[in-house]
Amino acid sequence: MARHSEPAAPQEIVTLAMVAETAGVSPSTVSRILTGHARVSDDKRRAVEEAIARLNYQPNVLARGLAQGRTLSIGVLTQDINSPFYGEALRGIEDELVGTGIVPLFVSGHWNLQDEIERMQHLLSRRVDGVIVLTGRLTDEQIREYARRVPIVVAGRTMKGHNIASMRVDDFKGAHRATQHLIELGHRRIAHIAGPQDHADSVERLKGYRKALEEAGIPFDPKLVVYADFHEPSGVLAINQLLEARQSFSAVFASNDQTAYGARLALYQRNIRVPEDVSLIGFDDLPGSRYVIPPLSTIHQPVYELGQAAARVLLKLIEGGKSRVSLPEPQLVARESTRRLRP
Amino acid sequence: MARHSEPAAPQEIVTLAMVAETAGVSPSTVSRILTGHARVSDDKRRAVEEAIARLNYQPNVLARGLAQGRTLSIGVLTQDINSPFYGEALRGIEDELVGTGIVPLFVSGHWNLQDEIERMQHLLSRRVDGVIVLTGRLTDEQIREYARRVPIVVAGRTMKGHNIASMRVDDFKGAHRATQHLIELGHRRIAHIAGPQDHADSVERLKGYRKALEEAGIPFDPKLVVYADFHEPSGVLAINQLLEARQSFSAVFASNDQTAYGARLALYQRNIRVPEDVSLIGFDDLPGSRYVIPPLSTIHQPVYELGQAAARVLLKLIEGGKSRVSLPEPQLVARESTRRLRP
DNA sequence: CTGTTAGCGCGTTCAA
DNA sequence: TTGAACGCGCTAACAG
Repeated sequence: MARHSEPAAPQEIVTLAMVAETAGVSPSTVSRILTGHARVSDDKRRAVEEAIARLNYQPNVLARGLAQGRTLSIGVLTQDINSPFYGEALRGIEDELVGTGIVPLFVSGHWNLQDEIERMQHLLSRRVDGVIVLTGRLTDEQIREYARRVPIVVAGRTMKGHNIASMRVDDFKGAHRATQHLIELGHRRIAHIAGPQDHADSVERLKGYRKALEEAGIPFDPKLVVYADFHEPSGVLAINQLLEARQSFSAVFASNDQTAYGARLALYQRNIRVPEDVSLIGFDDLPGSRYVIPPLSTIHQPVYELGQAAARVLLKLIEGGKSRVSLPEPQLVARESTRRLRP
Repeated sequence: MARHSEPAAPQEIVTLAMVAETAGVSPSTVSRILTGHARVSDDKRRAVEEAIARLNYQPNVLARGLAQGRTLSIGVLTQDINSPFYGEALRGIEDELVGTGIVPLFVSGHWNLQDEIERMQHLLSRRVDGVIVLTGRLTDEQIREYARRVPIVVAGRTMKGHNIASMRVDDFKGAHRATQHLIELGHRRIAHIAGPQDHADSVERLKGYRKALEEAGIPFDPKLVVYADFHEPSGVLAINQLLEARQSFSAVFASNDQTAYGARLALYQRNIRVPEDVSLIGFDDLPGSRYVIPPLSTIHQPVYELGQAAARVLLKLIEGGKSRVSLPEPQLVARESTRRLRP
């Protein structure tokens, strides 16, 4: 009889060694069964499995990682953990990873270079097995530098290199389609709320807008372009700017849905009806866009699929392989915020 | 001269031992400087710091964790990584953790008990130092069981226990205030789109609604209550249900903003104006609600602050301490979707 | 103040 | 097939 009674449920921390002991085998045997890296006799296997079940043993993923030189985790550098846009990508990544035993570490850069660098350092010091970078402000050079330490998949830009894969949606084509849609509806005075001028996506979208105008023989009027920052408040400002400059327009192409939401509000505040007085189209097709009043016409981006693809490609990269991805093209979703121009 | 030239940048994996060697000290000394757990002579410190800088050394957080018995990570069990509601809480958690060296592991339960259990197991096998549970379907018993292994902070329910802290916003009071607001505007036929009947939050909100009616001497009419699931599509359904049952009402209190968005759309589709024909109020004050047309009156919940508080309390719990939290009360935000009833 | 010695919990040699 | 021994990178206990 023990002199002191054991505490009811002391730490509840069961180690591989304890399993080995209660099963009456060596730790290596338990390990072999866990990893499946070698044959083990049936009786020992049974004994071990029973011990595992009885003790409710759960392998320590970190110790395993230390021994194997991997952490079974990947880093995801996003810009805002609560962004309705990137959120869809995060979902895609998460869903794709379920069942692989690999966990995503989400960190936010807040569109701030310094923050992004710190977060990357953090990820590296946790020895993530790979990293997914969702746009942001890191330079290609910096990405390449990080890629010497860890495989990287970058979304939102195009670059090649060892240990690097990239993927992006065709912003140019999407913007072209959006503008074309407005033109087909008879609009000629089409304003554009552009995104940040140093953001590759918005630059492409501006190009697509110009190209569509050009093809339709509509002269480009720089006064109809106003810059915003992809967030709602800047969409409000943009419309106000346009109106205060007394620009006349019958349609607005906002470079993303969030600025379109802002634009919608500004128009409402001025008693300008959508779509009766002004047609409005966005870009992204956020989940919320079908609940805008009126439901927002926009360009659907396959963001969820992009997240999935990024995860899939990264896993391949980690295993030392390569893989091709083809993302669906951006597609027009014509809802109720755009309509034919009344003569 | 070396016989073979070193590869340009082989693995780039620098260990503490390497730092110790190039600095000409023992590993323990390096460790001491890193952890700050003891005094070290200035010259050795300088040598080590120089070596760290020159080698660009980054400590392996996992190895450190293994040695210390902690992982410097916490788990966060949310329901959907892309939920506009919980997203704010995630931001709060993330921001509160910045600088502590502790990283949050976000996992999603999808309002599915089985998923939640699996995710919790996953977190435990990664030996997180603590867990924050954002509502969900785990029973109090299950939470208590997990708490034997790891400190837990639960948001959205009230429970006490060893290793457990809880915090929640006062749903009853918030719902009471929302209903009261409508009553003050002269409404008496007030419909309520309730949340899931097995969800504590929505039960409380329904109670608050009934209480406010009662206080105003308005008889409770069960026909004016219809159940939804906190998501947009169910808000659309709810309004349609109400209308098809030919219920007359001049105001709607939706149990959260997302169902209010759905309700708004359904009303729009039927040409029922907000707020001219029907007043509409939500609950949560999601960031998007100020961009609804018309801007949505709602009850502001301090979700970001809740996230911050949860993280703060958990850190205390991990250190073995306790702490009191007091969350701000839910507050009425009267915007433009509610107005005085015209006689 | 500092170096040496032991682990943390695993996987993986190497013999047997 | 199996066990013993070693190491992953780091911290902590123990001497000195």
